[in-house]
Amino acid sequence: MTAAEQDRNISSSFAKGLAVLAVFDAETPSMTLAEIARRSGQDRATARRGALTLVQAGYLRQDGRMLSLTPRVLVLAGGFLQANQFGRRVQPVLNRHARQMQIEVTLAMLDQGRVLLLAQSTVDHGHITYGFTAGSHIPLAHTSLGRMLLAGLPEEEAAAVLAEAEIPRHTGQSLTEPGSILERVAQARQQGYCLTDSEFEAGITGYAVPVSRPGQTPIVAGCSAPRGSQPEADAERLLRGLQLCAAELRQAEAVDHL
Amino acid sequence: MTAAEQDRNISSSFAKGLAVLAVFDAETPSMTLAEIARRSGQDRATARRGALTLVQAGYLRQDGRMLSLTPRVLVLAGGFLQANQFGRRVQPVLNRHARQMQIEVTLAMLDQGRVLLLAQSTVDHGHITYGFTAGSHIPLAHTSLGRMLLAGLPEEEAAAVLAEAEIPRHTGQSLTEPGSILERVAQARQQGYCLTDSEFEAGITGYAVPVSRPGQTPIVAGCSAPRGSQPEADAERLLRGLQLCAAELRQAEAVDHL
DNA sequence: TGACAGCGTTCGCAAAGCGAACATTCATTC
DNA sequence: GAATGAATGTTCGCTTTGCGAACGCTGTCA
Repeated sequence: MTAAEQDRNISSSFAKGLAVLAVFDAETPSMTLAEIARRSGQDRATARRGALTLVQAGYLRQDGRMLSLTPRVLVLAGGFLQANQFGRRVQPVLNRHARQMQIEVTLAMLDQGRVLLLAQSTVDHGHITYGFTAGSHIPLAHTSLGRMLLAGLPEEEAAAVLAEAEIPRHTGQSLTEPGSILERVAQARQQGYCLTDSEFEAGITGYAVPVSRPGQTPIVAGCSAPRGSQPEADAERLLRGLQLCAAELRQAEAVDHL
Repeated sequence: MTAAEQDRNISSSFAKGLAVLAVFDAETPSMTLAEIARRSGQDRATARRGALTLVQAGYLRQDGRMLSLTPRVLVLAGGFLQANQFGRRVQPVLNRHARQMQIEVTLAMLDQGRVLLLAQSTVDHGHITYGFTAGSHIPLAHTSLGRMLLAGLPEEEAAAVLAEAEIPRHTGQSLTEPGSILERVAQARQQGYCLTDSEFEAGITGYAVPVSRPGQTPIVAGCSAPRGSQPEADAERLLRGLQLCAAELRQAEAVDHL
């Protein structure tokens, strides 16, 4: 028996297996057993059992020594999306406002020190998309979505989350001091919206507004676009559009139980 | 030791835990422990360990005695979607064609005797949507998507899959005999598209065409609309649109590795 | 060709988790 | 509101599972 007492209510094998499933992300679409083991911080044999179990359950596919996710993982997300009526209550609202604003609109929340994209509108002839989808993670510190989410937390909590998060430098204009980032967060909290310029991708401005009500788990909506010739007019138009979208989502109680 | 030899490479605890995660679907957004146990066919104590582990890992939330999925499950799907570049290579194509056709377009594949929706275009002023999303399951036997998917399999295999699947009667016009359904499947295989009328929902016609190449795992694209005044003209227009969409997806090799 | 490094796989033993049995809560009936 | 019963949540001793050191295999460099 080790000093760290193990909770008898928790299945450690299951937790380790879940960790295997979670190591597959955008950067590493397929991996060897050894790589999975390294990424998940587990023994190779342990990772192997987890992976083989996932293969048997149909969530992983094995091509030679490479393992990759199968479409069946979508079923897990599908349960959540259907339970919360995303198809009916969230997606149509995002799409309609995106159409009116002629820009892609994203709904997001916090997850493990990063921004988790919950849903994304689609617009057919908009500017280039990043290729992010629901379930994608984006950085917290240098995006308008991330800062607006932090603004939805009490100040100390926001500072704590930011302290845990990575703050890589994406562009020359990325703020790197937690202090100055928190200033911007405070500003966003006060004015009820957040703007960022060129901190994640050069020349791109990000816009975000809160969707959740004060005190709830923060949820935000946002969009991003290349800086145009009339930044102030663009900002006013887009923020107004986002506010309308957020208000409608609130009224539909579309995101109250997240 | 029981007669049934257990594979030492498979972690049964992990498999059981996964089963717990998978019981959450559209019909039952939140459940008690006992209900989870019943649904997953496990002992209550076993289901409890699985559920508590999922709570600790952040995939389930516990409100009193009710358990429900958290948005974090989206991360699992996000790994798959990003790995396969859905945001870049699939979704834009679907959206563009949906816009041109003025109708919602869906991409689907087979999963466990049902149709698994992989992606769905969005159209802002279309007719009422069912509220299905990526990760949703729809019936196999009475949808054009399902029949076109069966048509992508060798005949005996299609018959085997259909034999395992449930064939509930959705409308008065639902075919109930596996034999007559397989006839329609054969027809779809021959003509390269599938039409269904009022078998899933009264008054609604479904359209589907194959996307995958022969021999690959079947993938199909489809759409559905209320029957209009000129069914033949509608069918021609929509099938042509779907064919174009499918051709473009094939050319982009967007779905070759599923 | 030998040495090495990285990978997948095996097997004895410790510990993890199964489930019968025990609490506890909730719903009904008198 | 006490008594009954059913359904749910939790504990703990016994067995089984799965941990990881050790092994063998495969490709790579000198």
